[in-house]
Formats: sequence, structure tokens, C-alpha cells
Amino acid sequence: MGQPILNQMVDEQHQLRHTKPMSDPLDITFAALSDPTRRAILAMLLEDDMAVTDVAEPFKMSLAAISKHLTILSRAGLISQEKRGRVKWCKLEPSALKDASVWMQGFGQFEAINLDAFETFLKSELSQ
Amino acid sequence: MGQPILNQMVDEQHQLRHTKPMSDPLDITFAALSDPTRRAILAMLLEDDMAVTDVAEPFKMSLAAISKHLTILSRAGLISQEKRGRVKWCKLEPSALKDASVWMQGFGQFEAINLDAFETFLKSELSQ
DNA sequence: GTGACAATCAACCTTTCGGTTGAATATAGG
DNA sequence: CCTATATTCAACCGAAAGGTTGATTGTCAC
Repeated sequence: MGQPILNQMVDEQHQLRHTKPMSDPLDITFAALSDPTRRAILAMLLEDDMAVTDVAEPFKMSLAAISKHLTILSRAGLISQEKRGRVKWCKLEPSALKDASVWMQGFGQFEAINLDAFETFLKSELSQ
Repeated sequence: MGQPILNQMVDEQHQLRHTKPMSDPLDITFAALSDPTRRAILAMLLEDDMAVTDVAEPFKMSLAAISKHLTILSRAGLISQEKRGRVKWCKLEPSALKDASVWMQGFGQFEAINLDAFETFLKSELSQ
């Protein structure tokens, strides 16, 4: 039975005690999400896959800066990048959000959104 | 009609364009969650309210460091702190996770599905 | 009051973050 | 081939993060 989420948390704490420099994937995920530019990029990619230059266009910062942000999102698994020709296409990878989402579910009276039911819902939607 | 989640994302992007130093609450929430020590603290508080010293006990870092982490969690609204006598009690405030959770729900693999149905689904889940 | 305990403050250090600029590396197209 | 475009690399910068230590404040307990 049990609460795998809780166990995971305890493990995480235990890891800390031993000063493992090994960074939890959740570190990277949440850190990636903590920047508003990166969240905006994710929102843009929700609509469509985009080239790096096109991603950068709405922002007033340099292309290199956006390129770095994309690298961070990519390392967090939140997007994937595929080079076709000289253009690198960026694609949202929403499944990476799942672990973080599941972790958060551990804290909530707002388990309002039951993930199993959620997935069932998605499947039924997609099969139409 | 209406996709409030998506609109919110667009607003966020718009804000960026104007270099507002005004930090989105989501920045603070996700940044707070990106540190493993702080996530471990949240997990501990999930079991019970605790005094600062007791929170610090399992960790090998200084009390001052833990105190700083608790301040960050507090500013993010993820915990509340109440001083009774010389002891400051820390209490989990899981509702602060809700906004972040809702934001994340916007990213399903499901650009295919229609957002109205998604919201209807969420409402029905919440009303149970 | 005195001493022990709870917690924060203040100053400091090192590393990471988010940004810049300018040069470098592909690749596409005429 | 040559040139324009797409993207990254490299070096640098200031600011913020995460930690330390030592002093400080406040409260309880005798």
C-alpha cells in the first residue's frame, strides 16, 4: 500500500544528509520553470513547434540568451530540439511536467485533479 | 468560450516584453520548489507542524541556513510561521501550490484536445 | 537576574544565473 | 563560390543563490 510519493521525499531527504552532489531531476524541472521567460517560451510552444529564431522574436533579449534558455528547457526535458537543415525546431515535451505534477499532488487537498482520471479523459478525447 | 489558462500565459509573455522587474508569484513558487532541502522540509511538514530547530535537526547544514530556507518557503506562501513564546512553529500551506499546479495543467500532450472540454472536465472534478 | 535555549541578523565567501557582445560554424540558395 | 541566414560558442559581467561563522535578540526557567 502506501504513499510512494512520501517515500520518494524521504529518500530525497536522506540523499541530502550525505551531501550527494547528484541533483534530483525535480531540481532541474522546477528551476527551469522558475524563470518567466522560459514559461513564456513553453506557452508559445504549446501552440506550435517553432524555430529558435522565431521563439526569440517576441523577446527583447538577445538570440544567444534565448538559445541558453532553450538549452535549459531541453536539459529539463521540457522541450526537445531537432535540427533539420540549418533550422533547429523546438517542440514541447509536456510529459516531463508529469513528475513535478505528481510530486505536487502529494501536498494537496487539491488532489482535485486525479491524474488517472485525467489520463482517461485524455485518451477518450484523443480517440474521437 | 475562453481559455483563461492560455490567456494568462500570453499576459505573462507580454509582461516580459516590457521588462517589468515585477516578479510573477509563479517565479517565487517554482524557485522555492527547485531546492531539494526546501522540498524535504515541505515533506517533513506534511507530517506535522514543527519548530525551526526541529526542522533543522535532520540536516547537516547550519541552523541559520535552514532559517533562510524557511523564510524563502514562507515568502512563497508554501508555509506559514507563527511564533509562540520563543518557539516559531512552521506549518505547511499546500494551497499555495495550487496556482503552480493549475499552470502546469495547461501543458498536456493534448494540444489536440479542445480546451473547453478540458475546463469542463476540471470543473466536474472539482465539484465532487 | 542569570544562564540556557530558540531564532535571526550581519558580514562574508563561492558558485550559479541571466544577460551581453563578438567571433565561429553550419547550411541554404543563387 | 559567395553570401546571407540560423544557431551556438566563448569570454565576460553584475546580481542573486546557498552556504558559513559569530554576534545579537528574545524568552523561558530557576
